[in-house]
Amino acid sequence: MKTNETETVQSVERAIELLYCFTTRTPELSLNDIVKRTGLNRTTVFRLLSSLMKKELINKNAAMNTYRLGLPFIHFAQIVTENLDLRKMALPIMNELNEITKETISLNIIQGASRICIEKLEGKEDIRQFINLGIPYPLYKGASGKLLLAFSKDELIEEVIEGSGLTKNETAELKKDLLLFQEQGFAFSMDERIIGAFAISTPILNSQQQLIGGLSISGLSARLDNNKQLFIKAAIQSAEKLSAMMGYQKLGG
Amino acid sequence: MKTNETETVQSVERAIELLYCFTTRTPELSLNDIVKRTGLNRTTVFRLLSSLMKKELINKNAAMNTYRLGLPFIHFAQIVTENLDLRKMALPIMNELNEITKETISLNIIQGASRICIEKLEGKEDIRQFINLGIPYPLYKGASGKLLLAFSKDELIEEVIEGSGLTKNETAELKKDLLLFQEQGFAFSMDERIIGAFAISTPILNSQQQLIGGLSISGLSARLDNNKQLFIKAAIQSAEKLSAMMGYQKLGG
DNA sequence: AGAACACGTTTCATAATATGGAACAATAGA
DNA sequence: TCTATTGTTCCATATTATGAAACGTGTTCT
Repeated sequence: MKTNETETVQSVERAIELLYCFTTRTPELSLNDIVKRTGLNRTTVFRLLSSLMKKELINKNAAMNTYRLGLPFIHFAQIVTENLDLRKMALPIMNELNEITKETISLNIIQGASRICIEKLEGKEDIRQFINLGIPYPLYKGASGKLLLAFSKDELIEEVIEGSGLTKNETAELKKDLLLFQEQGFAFSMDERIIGAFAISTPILNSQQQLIGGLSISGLSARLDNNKQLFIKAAIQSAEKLSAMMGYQKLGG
Repeated sequence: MKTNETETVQSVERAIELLYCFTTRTPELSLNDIVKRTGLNRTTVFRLLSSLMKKELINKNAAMNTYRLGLPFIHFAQIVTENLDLRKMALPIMNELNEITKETISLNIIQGASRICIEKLEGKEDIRQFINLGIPYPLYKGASGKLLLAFSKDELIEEVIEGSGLTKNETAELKKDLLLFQEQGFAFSMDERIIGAFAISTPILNSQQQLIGGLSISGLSARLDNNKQLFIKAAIQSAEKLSAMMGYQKLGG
């Protein structure tokens, strides 16, 4: 069997074709409806539907022997839109921050037990903080990582600490930082992950008050001096604007 | 091979497991991430991903060799929520209508080129309009069907008329009705699909001004007399309330 | 700089697995 | 009542999914 184009799995493709049969106009389909629409064998459709049902992508309306799309799609869509929106909506705000600070701006998310940068704007100064897109960095080091960790669930924090190889003292130090960052709503570091560099990082939250990413300013420590308060203020404002766009609402007092 | 429990397709189940690897926290995964999470063979995951990508359920971030969920999920979620919400939110409103009118209340949607009832509340009178859930009825007959048709795309109207076997005169009559229903925002019929019965039907629209269903009051013609205007008003109010819940916003003049 | 490693991708032989025809049950329609 | 339609189960077949191995590339470690 020649497969120059990348190989695919027939049954999976067919199963997805079933999903595409459902539309706003036709949200409920009988087995036979699907057979007609796809042209597949009745038995095959039945088996594919069973598989989709087992994994909850399809629900059966027993009363009328029809099938419809399952609840997990709502969750999947949330994942898609959240990240789609985050990146898209972040860019103009990152640009603003970049104009104000002239430093490198980055957008980070948690990936497993690491942090990765999913978007960056390099600084305008001759000596810039360089950032790699998509490379995993530890969550227990540097402002960007620790900020994300500070707003994460305790389980993740424990998991990260375990895998970090930090000493007891270092762990205590880290936990103190996390608490501080949580309280003040931003993270600051200097000469920590990279000697000679500073970073300020702020949390982006969604409508359920969950962390979905972090916005960071980073640059040369030497340039920070009189700008620190300004940068922090700008970073917080930007993150709050982004959070609002992602549906976050500040809890009223 | 003994399969007492309903048979399923391994590769489809596995493909779905891949989808479930993506979460709000980990919206971007590398092939290897997925291999670790699922415990599946690397080649298998690669092939499943290729299949999912071909059908656009997964996108590849070429820059960093990661995968993420595709846009179609947004569409699927729309289908799910629309119908989920519709039925759930409709029930209390249908109850209100039922209290006011004492007649049978039904919730209808378009299914292919037919109308089906997806929810009903039977009347409180001794002689009631009985309604079958999930049975397809023609769209060109009766208030409930014609209302749905009136708010549908021209293509569907043409398709329905073609399959209806209506004469030229009857078609003209139907089109006149559709226009009337569209203008006045409700449909009324008497002794049409069922002799001795009346029906009043009102449209439920979503945020994109699209029809997603219809709300109907139906009962014995003999009981209607002095209630007709009251029923129409109540039906319109209920449908508007439901539409608002589904995101519909009246166009400002 | 060189070696070892990790990761994505391709190839290929194997048999496990998906497939569709046929038969069955249940229900609706004539 | 008989026929047609639809959902479901069973089964033999070979198509199709599978995983080991190998390849190419880029990264990390020493």
